[in-house]
Amino acid sequence: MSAIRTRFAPSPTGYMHIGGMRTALFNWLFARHHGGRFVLRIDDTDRERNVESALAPILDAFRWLELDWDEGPEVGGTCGPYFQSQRGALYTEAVQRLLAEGKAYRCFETPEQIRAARDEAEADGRTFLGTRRSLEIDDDRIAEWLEAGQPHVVRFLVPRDRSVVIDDVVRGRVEWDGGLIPDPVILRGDGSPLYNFATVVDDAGMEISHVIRAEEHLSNTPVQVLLHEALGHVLPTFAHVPYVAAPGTQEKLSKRKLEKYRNNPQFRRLFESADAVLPRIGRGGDGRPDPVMVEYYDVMGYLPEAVFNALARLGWSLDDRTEIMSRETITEAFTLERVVKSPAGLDIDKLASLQAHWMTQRPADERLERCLGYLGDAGLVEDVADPSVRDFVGRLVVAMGERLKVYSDVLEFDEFFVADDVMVFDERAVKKRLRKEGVPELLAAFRECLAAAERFDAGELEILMKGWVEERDLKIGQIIHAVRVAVTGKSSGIGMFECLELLGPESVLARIDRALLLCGSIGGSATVADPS
RNA sequence: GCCCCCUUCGUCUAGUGGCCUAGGAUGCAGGAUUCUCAGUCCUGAGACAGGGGUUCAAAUCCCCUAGGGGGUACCA
Repeated sequence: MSAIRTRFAPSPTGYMHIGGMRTALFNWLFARHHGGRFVLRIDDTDRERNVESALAPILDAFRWLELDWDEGPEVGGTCGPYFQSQRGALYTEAVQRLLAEGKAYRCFETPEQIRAARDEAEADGRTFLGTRRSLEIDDDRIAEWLEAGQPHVVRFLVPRDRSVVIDDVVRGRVEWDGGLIPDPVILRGDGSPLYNFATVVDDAGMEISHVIRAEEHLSNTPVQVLLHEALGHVLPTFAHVPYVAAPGTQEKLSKRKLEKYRNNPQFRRLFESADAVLPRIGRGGDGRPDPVMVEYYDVMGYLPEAVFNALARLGWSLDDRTEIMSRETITEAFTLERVVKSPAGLDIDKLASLQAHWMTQRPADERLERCLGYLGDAGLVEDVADPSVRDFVGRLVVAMGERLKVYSDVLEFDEFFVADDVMVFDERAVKKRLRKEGVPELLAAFRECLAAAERFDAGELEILMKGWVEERDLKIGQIIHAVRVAVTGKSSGIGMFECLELLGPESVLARIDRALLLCGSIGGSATVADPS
């Protein structure tokens, strides 16, 4: 039994598509599960410009998800080269063989002639198979034309008298009638190979045992099977996995429909967080990551283990109840038999819930480092190496607890990093919690209590406030919300006493004074929620 | 037009003829806890696309219809 070898063949497009990543993941999982090898082959035919810079983000995405490749760019291997642009000789050699054996032919018809014939067939309601007129040209004539540099393509001569059957691991038996397959062009006029042909030569040359790819390639399969047979290759096993669809739809997720996705209920939230975060960390301009790109999730502070888990669960399941799985669990359990047949919409809600879980598993020091990174990029802290900064952010991150879902969430707590006199009050919060009958008076009174506090730590302050409300026969809810809004400008957030401790007495008193001013000013809403 | 694939709660899925009055998760709604939010716990609503067969028995097998998708290139 031959070794398990799978491959993924990305085009250097400048970004890694999240759906493509899922297909790559399945290839990687299958190889790792069986102790086989995973090959990365770069499909860079017809785009020699800037392959390197267009490939980098793709390799970065693989590294981010920790999908290592055994052969391919950077690591090489025994079946190289791994860039299709460097495999020209292999393709021409294969074409020569087919030509010599009469399994392919030179076609001298012009694109215009072909199109005319196709239109005519369509008008008659016939299936267009091509004319094969070039087959009737005699050898001397062909030699003559070749000599004269007559433009032509090479077509594969499809055996029309048979059917093609594959036993697809995911879809089962699929059959096509060879009599309905037009002769495909395998070599362009300029001598470059077409995808369908290059894939066959490369899959065989790289000894790929299992071709695991998205289902949009299912219709290419009969031609590829025929080509493999014509070239005398051992057929790989095919597994056509469903493509990844836009959230809540069955439409293939496509970068071209990005603007439309802004109105997709699930996607909208991702776009909105991106709008809130990316400009602040200097990624809002050209090349801004969007949710179709793997890079989006990295840049926004998702965890690779969460994306890995979510992607694996898209079109695959372990059993009837397991959702949270480590990469080891998934690798151990992964089989193609448990891949579903129907397209699956990217499940943003599930990703969010998986992300929340995996975030709880990250150690405190990592959480601190990553949050510091965002705060630094956003200019909210000057020096991320400063010990006092690190101590402060460390305490904030602990106080955030499970409110920190993705690392960029820390930016929502900017009230802890801005000067007291520019902190923004949320208008609705002010209206609901501060500008209420009797509240300013209570706040003013409690301010004096705070001013007299000896120790400014959360525990002490809680005792202080509880004692204070008890004396006055109040409930804690009557004052605590007002204080929260006064010192943070917001109606929700981390524990209120932690807020006070983190800010310290000076800021707390200054902010309460500002809030009191705000309450006193009639129609003072103009000074509220006016960021600048 | 032709070829191929797909169709279970809003979503991701379990289900390979009886264990299905269809299970889990997520989302949603209600409740409990709490200073808010988040979290946690409890409760609830929520699906076999439609129609014919086959069978004692069908979400599961067959046929038809409908819907969705992919392909039909000197794209990948």
